Amino acid sequence: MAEHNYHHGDLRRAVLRAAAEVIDESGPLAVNLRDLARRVGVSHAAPAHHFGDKTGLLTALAAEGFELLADALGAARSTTDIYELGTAYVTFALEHYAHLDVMFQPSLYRSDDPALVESQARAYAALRDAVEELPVTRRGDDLARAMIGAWSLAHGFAALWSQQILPSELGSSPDEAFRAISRFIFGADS
Amino acid sequence: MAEHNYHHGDLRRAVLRAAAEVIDESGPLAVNLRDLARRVGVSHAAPAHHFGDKTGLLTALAAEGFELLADALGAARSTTDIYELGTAYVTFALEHYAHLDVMFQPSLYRSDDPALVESQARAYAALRDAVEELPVTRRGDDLARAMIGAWSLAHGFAALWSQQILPSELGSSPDEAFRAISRFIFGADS
DNA sequence: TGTACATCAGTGAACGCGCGTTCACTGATGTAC
DNA sequence: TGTACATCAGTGAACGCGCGTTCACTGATGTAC
Repeated sequence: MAEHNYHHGDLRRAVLRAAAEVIDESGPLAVNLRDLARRVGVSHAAPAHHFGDKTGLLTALAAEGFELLADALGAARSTTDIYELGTAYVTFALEHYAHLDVMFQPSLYRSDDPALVESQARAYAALRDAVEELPVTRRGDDLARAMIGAWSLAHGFAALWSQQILPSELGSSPDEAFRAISRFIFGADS
Repeated sequence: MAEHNYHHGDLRRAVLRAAAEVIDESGPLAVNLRDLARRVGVSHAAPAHHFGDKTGLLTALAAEGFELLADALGAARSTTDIYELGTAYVTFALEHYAHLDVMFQPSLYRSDDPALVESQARAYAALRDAVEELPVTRRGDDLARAMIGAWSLAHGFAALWSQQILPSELGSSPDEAFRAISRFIFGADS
């Protein structure tokens, strides 16, 4: 087991992971290239080799986030109701809160980056596909309201949960807690 | 009209307002004493005179936030249903998003500050009072679920709205848009 | 299988910058008599 | 109403620090023959 190679081997992924950790703790503005290099055990100038500059790093993180969201939505396809889609979103948001944080702040990254544009398109396509497979009864004007409601509920729940300000009686599984609340609120139609 | 007095007159409030503006745009970590002094038109060392240090400023902002929340909840008392309480929260969250942001990140301020502790207590008391005045039918186990659901919905809606990522068809009034969605989701029982 | 060389990944010193904080100061305001 | 003085609010120079970025470099890896 080679402890300290001159070449890290997978520095790009290691730096992205470290950045996500920092963002989980303190938000995107706390990200700092020298600190990331320190965490990964590499000289402070090494990350620049992979990302160019700080904005390049955040752009890569956002792109990765859209990929992950596309995957999560893809896996939730042909679900029977809209709040199952919400649950998938909560799962994604809690698992990749740092990515979501960056994705929602375009001022942090380069929105015209080719890789980013492509993964963004994948995520939107996945969302459209998932919505189109919802039961027909949910369509129409109400669909828009239900979508935004489900999104708000999921987004808010994920935010409150990840900030650990919800009562501890909810248990340790955010998915289950969210499903229960969501079922209760949307009415027991399944 | 005295343009540039040696004494600002209301520097404390002016700095707090400037800080809220910065947080609205870029979050609490973007707050920077020298920048605030510049925005307010005062020498860079002046704010320290009122807040001691940077943490002192954020502590003052959090305390102000809890005061504002207490007022908002107090005004929503004896409302007929739980989602009107949610609407009050959305209004508060959108009007004072910066305060809320800081309030939810205790690592940013001194949680044992006397003024902060007191305003926090006021806010909690106001919430308890408002909940106790809800119709009795809503009580019991369901109340907890409904509370967390309403809170999540309100919090998520405020977050998505303030980040301007909701479709523009919702109009320009967040309160009305939220009331419509909330009514739709919670069922038309009023 | 061995050798020469190009390419790639990471190093470490250096730079300029903006920040938070401190400190002796000075101008303005309030108060006692 | 005027004067002396204490107190308060804001100034500006100075400091040390950590940051992002650059750059010539060096060690490691891959490839052509």
